[in-house]
Amino acid sequence: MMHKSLTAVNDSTVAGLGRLARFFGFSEVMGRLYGTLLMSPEALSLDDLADTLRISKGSVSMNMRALERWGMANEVWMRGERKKYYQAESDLWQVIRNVLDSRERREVQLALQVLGESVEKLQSANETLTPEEQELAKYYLERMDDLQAFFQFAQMALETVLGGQETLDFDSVTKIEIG
Amino acid sequence: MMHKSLTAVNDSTVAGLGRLARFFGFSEVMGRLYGTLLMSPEALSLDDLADTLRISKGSVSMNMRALERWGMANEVWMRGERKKYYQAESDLWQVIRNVLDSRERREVQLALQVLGESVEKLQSANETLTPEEQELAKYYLERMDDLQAFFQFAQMALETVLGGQETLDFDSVTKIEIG
DNA sequence: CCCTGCGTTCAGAACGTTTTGAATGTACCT
DNA sequence: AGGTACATTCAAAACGTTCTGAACGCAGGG
Repeated sequence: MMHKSLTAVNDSTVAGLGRLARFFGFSEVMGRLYGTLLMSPEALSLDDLADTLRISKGSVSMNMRALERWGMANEVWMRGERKKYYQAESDLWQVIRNVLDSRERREVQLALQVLGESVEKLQSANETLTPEEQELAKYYLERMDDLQAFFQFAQMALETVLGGQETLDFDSVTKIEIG
Repeated sequence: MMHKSLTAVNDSTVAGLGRLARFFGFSEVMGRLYGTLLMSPEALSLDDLADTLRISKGSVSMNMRALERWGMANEVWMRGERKKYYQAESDLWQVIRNVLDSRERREVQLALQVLGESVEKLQSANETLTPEEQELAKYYLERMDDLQAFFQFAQMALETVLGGQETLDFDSVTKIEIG
């Protein structure tokens, strides 16, 4: 049995990462698995994880594969062992980059593409519209502009975070410049 | 009946905002209601919305109140009308600020608070721990540090966006400085 | 070549969320 | 005050998601 304070810290971290995972659109179990691995100095097997979190082996298997795909956990080969062992990717910066790169980036690019197509559609249809429809088209174009500005902002923020230094850590981001 | 291109642009925008809403952890219906309002030059009544999106009036009522609470839509009083009319908050910057301010900010502050408490717990318990437990406590403190750096980064980014100019629009954010 | 120990899969169960529509509440008009 | 036209609420249903556990697959050892 472990000291009470260690258990408490472990539990609240696991719970907090579960919460954070939901917040980011992942399943809570993924977050808790990640938290459990992060708080373990040694790599853990699927059975260890199922045991610790009291969830089925099947769920652990599926969720760990998802964590692996997201670059949040890595398999560790233990010589002379048949079990699979996992450890958390403990470089949080790397985790963020993985997620932003494979998920948010796509989302933003898709949005910008659709918006661009909409603008084109409106412009090329303009001559075939009644005066009343032209009014509405003009209004639509304003909305498209607003949305484009928003997504371009998002894109810029993403590229800044993703495109930059490999070695960047959170402490080195000092300022977001407005001008 | 409206011109085909206008309908197409309207539909894809509404669908896209529904998608975006899910992405941000809201319900899809909220996003589609917002989109419908955003693409309408005139304010719309609950019945208009229920009719357009083919969802029940009850759902429209509840979701519109949520949109109102999030500052994404405003009620509009039409003289001589008993119906409630809504219009979208079309300043997207304002929408973002509302959401970040009332949701993400809380989340980050809660996380930082819990992390701070964990660090304190570990430090004050240190003398009562066995050497082996002290090893683990040291490991835990490293993880807490990592997480604190991450949330402090998030906090800084939020404060930059929220704390700044009232008049800020997306185009004016030119650069995120790393150094 | 069969056992054993593990991981994976998936149909069904459990669970949570969202929607509906009928009942209810409310404000305005006459 | 009664009637009307709306909004709101909420219990039940529909729906989607996640979990479980038994069945299966697979590899290594004897």
